[in-house]
Amino acid sequence: MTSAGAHIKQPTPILHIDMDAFYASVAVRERPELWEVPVIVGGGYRGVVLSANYLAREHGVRSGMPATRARRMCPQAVVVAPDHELFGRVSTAVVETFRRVTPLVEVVSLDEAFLDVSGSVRRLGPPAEIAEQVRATIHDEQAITCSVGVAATISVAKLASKRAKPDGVVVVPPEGITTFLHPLDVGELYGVGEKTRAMLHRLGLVTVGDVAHTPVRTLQRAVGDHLGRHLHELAWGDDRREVVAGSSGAFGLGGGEPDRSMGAQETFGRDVDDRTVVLRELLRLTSTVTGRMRVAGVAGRTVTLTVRFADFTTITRSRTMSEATDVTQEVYRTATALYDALGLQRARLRLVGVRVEGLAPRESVHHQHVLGEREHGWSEADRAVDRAARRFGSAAVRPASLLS
DNA sequence: TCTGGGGTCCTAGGACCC
DNA sequence: TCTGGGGTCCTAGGACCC
Repeated sequence: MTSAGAHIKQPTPILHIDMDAFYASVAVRERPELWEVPVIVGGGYRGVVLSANYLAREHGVRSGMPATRARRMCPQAVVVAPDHELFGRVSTAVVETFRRVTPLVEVVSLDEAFLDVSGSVRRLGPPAEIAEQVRATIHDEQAITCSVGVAATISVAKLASKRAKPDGVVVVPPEGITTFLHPLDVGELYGVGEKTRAMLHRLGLVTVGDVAHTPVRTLQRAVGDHLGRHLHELAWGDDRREVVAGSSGAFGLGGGEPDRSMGAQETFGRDVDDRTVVLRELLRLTSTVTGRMRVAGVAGRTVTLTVRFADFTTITRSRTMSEATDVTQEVYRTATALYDALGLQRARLRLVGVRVEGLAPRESVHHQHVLGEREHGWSEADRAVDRAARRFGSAAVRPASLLS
């Protein structure tokens, strides 16, 4: 920095990079005959759309939409099953490209990352040029496109990348932040979903500018203390969060915070009212979860059971144990007790789920339960199963009730 | 054939403790 | 005595994000 500018605080240049229709783009790349057809990824039986290319979006198809509805909207679309392994490989390669720009890469999900490029400007040029370089590299190496938002804060960079879609760059200079933000719909703000947007609209707060010019107390009464304050700050572009190298999502890409909970849930192909079937599913889900816990070297104290009924109403029941555990049988026993305490008769269930919370490194917690010393050797059994699964694959070893 | 699966965080009430 | 005031933990639900 020159001496003349030394007293001027340079805004930290942050890039938000978002792959365009990631899953759909990768799917089309693998099957060039789909290049000019509407494509939907996901959408199996009782499923939702994971991703849709822009041709499908022209018909109103959106990710998260029930697959049935998407197919009605766009019957000519080709539906492709997701290949998560492939998506993972492409994502890893893309992140590698980012890391050649700067080590300060915060991976949000498979298709999204923040880059703090303040240390790269001298080497690579202004942020807008870096954005174009990254886009060209991704396109050359992966044959898919991405969009980039450039701004001084994380939240504005994210909104800018959305504005840049598809296949573009939008730079929001510091002096242009409120001009950029205030015309946007409140629903664009991070943390404002369908419900909060409707609530704010009912109050006559339609744009980000409206929120910016509303007293914090009023916002807090409407949406709660925390969110009210947060939204007021975001509406003025006030966001002090920094880019943290590593993963802020649950993708195990390293460097980020450890998981606070691990869980698994499953929607049945058809609604189920048979206790035996429900318990068998709970055992399967539990062994998946505890297996992942043991791989991660964590144990947890609180078990939460989720039950979704045929009418989509969903309840949770949880129990906190005196000691943390990673033992399949202990988590399963707790989940079963929670299920039986519901006293369901012939209720038809659409989904069940198991989650373990309060995770801590296994070495840091009390030992009896974790090591299963006073129990029935279940912990040893788990570890034997883990070893066998590593050698022969997870299909090779499973509880007897899960056979067939 | 309406509505997946992986998470995080907040709120609010009650219990309990000091 | 006539009703404090936190702080923490637990539980249930809900909103949100990717």
